[in-house]
Amino acid sequence: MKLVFMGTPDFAVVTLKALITAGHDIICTYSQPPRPAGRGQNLRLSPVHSFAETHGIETRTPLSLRNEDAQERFAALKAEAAVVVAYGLILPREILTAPRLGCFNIHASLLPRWRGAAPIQRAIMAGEGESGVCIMQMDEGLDTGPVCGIGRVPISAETTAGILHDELAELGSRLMVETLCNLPLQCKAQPTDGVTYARKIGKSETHIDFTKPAQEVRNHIHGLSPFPGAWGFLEGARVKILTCEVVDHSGEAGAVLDDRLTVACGSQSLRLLTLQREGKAIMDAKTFLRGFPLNKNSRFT
RNA sequence: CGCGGGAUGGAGCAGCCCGGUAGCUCGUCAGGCUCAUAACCUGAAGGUCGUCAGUUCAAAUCUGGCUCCCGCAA
Repeated sequence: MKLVFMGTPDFAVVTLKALITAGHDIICTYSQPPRPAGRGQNLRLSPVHSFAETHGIETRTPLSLRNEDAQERFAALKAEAAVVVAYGLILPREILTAPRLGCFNIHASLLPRWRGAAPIQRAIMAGEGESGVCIMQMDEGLDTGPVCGIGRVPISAETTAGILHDELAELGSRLMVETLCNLPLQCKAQPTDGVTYARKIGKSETHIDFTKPAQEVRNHIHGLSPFPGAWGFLEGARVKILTCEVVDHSGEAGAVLDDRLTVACGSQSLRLLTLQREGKAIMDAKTFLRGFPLNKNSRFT
């Protein structure tokens, strides 16, 4: 099938790969323009952009699709359908209706929950037991289109955003390939109740509040792991916590209770399992402790 | 030139300011012991201190270049 692919981060690359493997003809990709990123502020191509480049696929990086010129250029591709995965631009009606079969989107949540920017993280941070992906026929709203495919994935006490991200990227790509094979098919309108929004993660919410119950703190930590990472100060050093588990001890919130990195929360405690000191590599608790002497009064703030 | 931290036996760190023959906590190997929810004891192997050059009688330690890693910020 002649497709246009629109996407930006690694999550989207997984689907782009799957579409190519499935034998589709990707005639063009759209992605966010190169931006200064990382250390040194070097201009960097988006993951989708650089993947497309190495596969000889044309990439366009318009700042907006609201102008006629961009819309005409899109329509001129005469794609049968467009696949949109975490692209980062709103698609106006003119774009949505240009391809014969329309535009299909993968959204990493069980719609209508967690519409918006950070569905994977928000589901974990909210302590939900299940997440998933939806394939939807796009309309003009924010993740409001009718759904034509759902995949479910459980969230356990060990699930981090990174793990869920990878699982959903994989599952979503398979569902999308499957959906395209069956076109045209019947899509179901989303329920009108149960709608929640996943606003994007701000850096101000990455600081850990140990006065909350251990389970909530754990959800917070896992929802932000490995990126951008939840953190606290310990002995004057900024320490990022990647994984942890709830254990049944108690103490003053933030206090390190023993020499195995058990930290008291508002209720119960967390045993920290994987962490990263500023400027250092990620390491497990045992390794971390070898070079990070604690004392009786050590506490997280 | 966005700001900053780092590179020391297999792992994590100390030593560097105040140059002078490498240390800690582990791991590994050998032996012993065993009540020990990350067991304990004894012994051993293992390092051109990231790389190149400079200063010096002498450099892990001082000076400059290079490579790689990471945190912040975007």
